Amino acid sequence: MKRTHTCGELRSSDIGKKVCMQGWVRFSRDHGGVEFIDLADAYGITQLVFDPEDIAAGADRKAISAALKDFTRESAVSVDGIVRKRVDGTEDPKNRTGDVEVLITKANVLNRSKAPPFELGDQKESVLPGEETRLRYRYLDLRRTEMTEALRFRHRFISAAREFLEKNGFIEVETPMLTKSTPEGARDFIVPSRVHPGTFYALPQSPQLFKQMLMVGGIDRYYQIARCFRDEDSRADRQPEFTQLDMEMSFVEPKDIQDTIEGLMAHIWKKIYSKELKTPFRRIAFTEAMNSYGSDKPDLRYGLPIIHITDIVKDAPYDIFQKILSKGGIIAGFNVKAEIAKDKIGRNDVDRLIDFVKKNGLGGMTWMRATKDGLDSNIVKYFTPEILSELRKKMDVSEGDLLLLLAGPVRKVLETGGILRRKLAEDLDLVPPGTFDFAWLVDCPMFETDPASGKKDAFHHPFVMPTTPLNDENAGGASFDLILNGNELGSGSQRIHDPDVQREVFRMLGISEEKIETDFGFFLEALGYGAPPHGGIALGIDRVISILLNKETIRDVIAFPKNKKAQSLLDGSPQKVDDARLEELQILSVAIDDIDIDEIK
RNA sequence: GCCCUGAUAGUGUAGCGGCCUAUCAUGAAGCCCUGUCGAGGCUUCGACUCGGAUUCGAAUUCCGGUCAGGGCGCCA
Repeated sequence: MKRTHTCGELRSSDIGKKVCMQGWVRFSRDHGGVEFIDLADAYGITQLVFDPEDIAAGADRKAISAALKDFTRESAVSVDGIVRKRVDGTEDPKNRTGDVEVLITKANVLNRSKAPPFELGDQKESVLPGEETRLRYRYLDLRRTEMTEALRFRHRFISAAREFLEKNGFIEVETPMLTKSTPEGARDFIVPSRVHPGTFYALPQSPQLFKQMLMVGGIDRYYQIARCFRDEDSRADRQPEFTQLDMEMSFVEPKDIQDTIEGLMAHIWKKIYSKELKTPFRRIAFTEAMNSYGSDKPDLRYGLPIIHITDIVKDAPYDIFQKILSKGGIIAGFNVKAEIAKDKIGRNDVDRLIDFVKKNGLGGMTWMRATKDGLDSNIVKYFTPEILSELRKKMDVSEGDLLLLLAGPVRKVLETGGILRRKLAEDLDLVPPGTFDFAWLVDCPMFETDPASGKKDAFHHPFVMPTTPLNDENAGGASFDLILNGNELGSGSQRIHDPDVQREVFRMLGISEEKIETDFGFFLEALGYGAPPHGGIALGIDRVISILLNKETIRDVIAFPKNKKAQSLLDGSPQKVDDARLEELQILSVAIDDIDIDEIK
């Protein structure tokens, strides 16, 4: 018989029906006579009953009994039976199907399971096996409700996104996976060509150039659920392959792209949470984000801004401050208000915070406590009453507050401040659970300069339309990041559509004329055929989903992720390939430690 | 490349240099049990990541490796 119902389906209204149920044996309880089996599938759990003294007409007691012997945990089984009401008082209110049970009339094992390496079901956090085991047996891990639900949620998110985009005239176009390697940016995964030995494709880091050329091609509005590849080290929120919701639009300006994303998110919100999402999202300028929160992706769910006090204390004869100020440094800090600090920061905790700050690269941290007599600290003696009074005003000090002051080079103070802010928020439980705070990071610079080498790099990427003359010291770029709860979900921008401007940006990045030609010549040529003003954005799907589901890592929302070392514990990749295959590709694999490269050359 | 944390039965864990023939739970195997619901009871099975060092004695301390995770660098 074919499956008639899933394991999440049966209700009281089905009582009396003859059904066929198929699924996995999750738990079974044999009472020495009557036996209960929790049959599980992606949709829920239904209780099956075998009662040797209550056999339905036409059922073969011995045959059922024999079949149940092979109903080992996680075996795939098929059962015919009759839906009936549970004995009064034995209903299971925790289960949607808990009012009914299925009396078995016929049972057979579809595929017997070996003893699973770990317990499935809705286990508490404490009995979850280590991730290594979960990844090794991912197919079993996926049977867990938590994983099943994560993947279903992910699907609903993407499905709602598609619905919105299609309604708004976007069409999905697939861009190639075998593309050209570009020297800029992340390391590429490279793929050898058999037909052209010695040459290589690269897997795309993003469909950037192709989607822009789609705009030149008149596609007007494109989207793609695009797999992207970057051969860089993993993090909790970074995998070597990941998925982006990639979009591009023609004849638009930045506001149009942002409006579209806000509409998209609002639509998804309505679909999956049945809630209105507040739009437009707030805008925060890059410099404001850095100055006030020490981050280009500030978590705005709580306050605790960095307060700048350089101007107030600049004349205080405190050696350390003076030394730092003379080198162009700044002084800034936090007021940890008594209300939020409660009693959680004692003297020892302050010392720990100082160590924390030192470990993050600043010389130290000064602190003051506000008492009813004023500010108490070993450095107040350097400050005049006027300075202290201004300080109290600027930092909004009231009794019991704790002031933490950082001094050092601008960039370092802001960065460390941002890190310290996050730590304080965590330590003091400032992050409200279950809130989602979107924001746009806007007014970004066009370039950033590596302080070590002095080399100019694209802040976002080299295809961003400049908003000021390029030779401007602080040239701006029309790029914007979507931020959610302190995470960057994606970056978008107005693109350069003028090949001359594009060429100039490449030059500013120090790419030689020759390189520009070989790496981007085809693209510049494309822009030269009436490329429309266009722009777009790409959202990291894995990241959004993991944030919405409150997961620690994006691995928990990816069906088959790689581990930290970019290996798949499930299939054992990456692996060596046969010499014959390499020979065909004219590739020779040698351990670099064993040879003298120069000698070979 | 660097820093930090960890590694004990299939799984999750406890473990003060000698009370370790290593705890508990779960699991597996067997037995008992007719209304349970990660059922219960009894019995059995099953482990100190590897190599060195210190020590009379190391799961425990130290050094090194391996593996796993978090982070820095990297990720235009």
